[in-house]
Amino acid sequence: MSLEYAILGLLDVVPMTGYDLKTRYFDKTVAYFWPADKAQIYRTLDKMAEAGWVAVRLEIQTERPNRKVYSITPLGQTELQAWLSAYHPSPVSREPFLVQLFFADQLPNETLFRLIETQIEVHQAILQSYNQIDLPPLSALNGSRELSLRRLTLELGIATEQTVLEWLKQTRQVIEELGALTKNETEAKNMATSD
Amino acid sequence: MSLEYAILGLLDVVPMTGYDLKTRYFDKTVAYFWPADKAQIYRTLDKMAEAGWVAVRLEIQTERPNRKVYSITPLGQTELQAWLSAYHPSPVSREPFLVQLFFADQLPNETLFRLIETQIEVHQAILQSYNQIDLPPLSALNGSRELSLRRLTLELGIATEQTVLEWLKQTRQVIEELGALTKNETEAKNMATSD
DNA sequence: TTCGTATAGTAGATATATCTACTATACGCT
DNA sequence: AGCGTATAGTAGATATATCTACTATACGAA
Repeated sequence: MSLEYAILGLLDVVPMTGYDLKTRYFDKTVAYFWPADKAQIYRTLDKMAEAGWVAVRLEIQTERPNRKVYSITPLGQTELQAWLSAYHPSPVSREPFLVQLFFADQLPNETLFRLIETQIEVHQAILQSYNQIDLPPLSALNGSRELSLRRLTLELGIATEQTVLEWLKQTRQVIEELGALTKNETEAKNMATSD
Repeated sequence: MSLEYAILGLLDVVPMTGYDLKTRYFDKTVAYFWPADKAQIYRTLDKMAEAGWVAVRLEIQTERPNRKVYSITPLGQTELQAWLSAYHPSPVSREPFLVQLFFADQLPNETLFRLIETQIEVHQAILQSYNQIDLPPLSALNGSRELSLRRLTLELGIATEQTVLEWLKQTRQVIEELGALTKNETEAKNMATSD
């Protein structure tokens, strides 16, 4: 599971609580490539503490609820280093919209266009949220290796969303052109082409 | 769950067994956008039969094991139609390689290049497998709406893989350029730029 | 004759992720 | 006085997917 290693990577910079991990990182900086549920983060921390990858220190607070501060151990650092250096296969990404499109022949063009428009809006919003993330473009990083690597991960998100948007527009146009012909006209056209 | 609707979409064309669904479809034609495990297909069929979306007919065979042929019911067709017409959010796709890259600053360039090369090889193989799928390009479909829609789903897969490959090559180059400077040289360069 | 493969389906365990709903405390607003 | 929000963590249920390992039968190749 990559979540463990994302947590280790974050704790390697600075020790913190499950709450910090969730609110400051998994909901903010790393959200665009690895969102994580609260319950899952806490349970993963428990598991990693048991395995000795992280150490826990209970901090008694009077003004606020007590907190458990987690820090990476030498063993955790070894594990992180090993994981970062190895190949890990990508899980297949399953896209419901592709299932819809694949079986969409029974849908009228009107419905199809509505679905495509919604997809375009959704992906435009995602792209916009990526562009609002506070990570300067590569040209403005003055060669910082750390920031450049982080920016590069964002670049893939941006490029992928742009590709999807272009494809959605192409898809809309292809369907429009298909729909411009009635079934008989299509047959007539096919007769003519096969000459 | 989209798997149910992918199965309904397939059974809507022709009734068949779980074995057929797995070997002829989920391992072949729809594999590139929705692979599915054997056990999951059979269990989903059970659930759908209970819900009345599909009907089962036991076929006694003498030369081979008996088979259960599933067909879509009117209720199943209604459900399929409704699902195809509605918006369904995409699940977030979590990419381990992005986690690696995000935390890769502690890795030497050598290791990073090895990881990138492996990614390039993997994605080139995926792209090649997409190009070998027997679905003619849009220009050769003579306006068949059904085949065009199927081809369009494949087009997204191809476009996405091409985008990833381009990004991987850009990433490699950016890291190369960063690595060409030692830490001191980078600092010197930054001094000069800030003039 | 045994081994691999194709056919056809079943069962149990585990991994990963999500959702809901709790327990607590403190602070500020209405 | 009550409500919303931030802080901090816990617990149970459910959804989705994957892996392994079975039961059976038949056919052909080594």
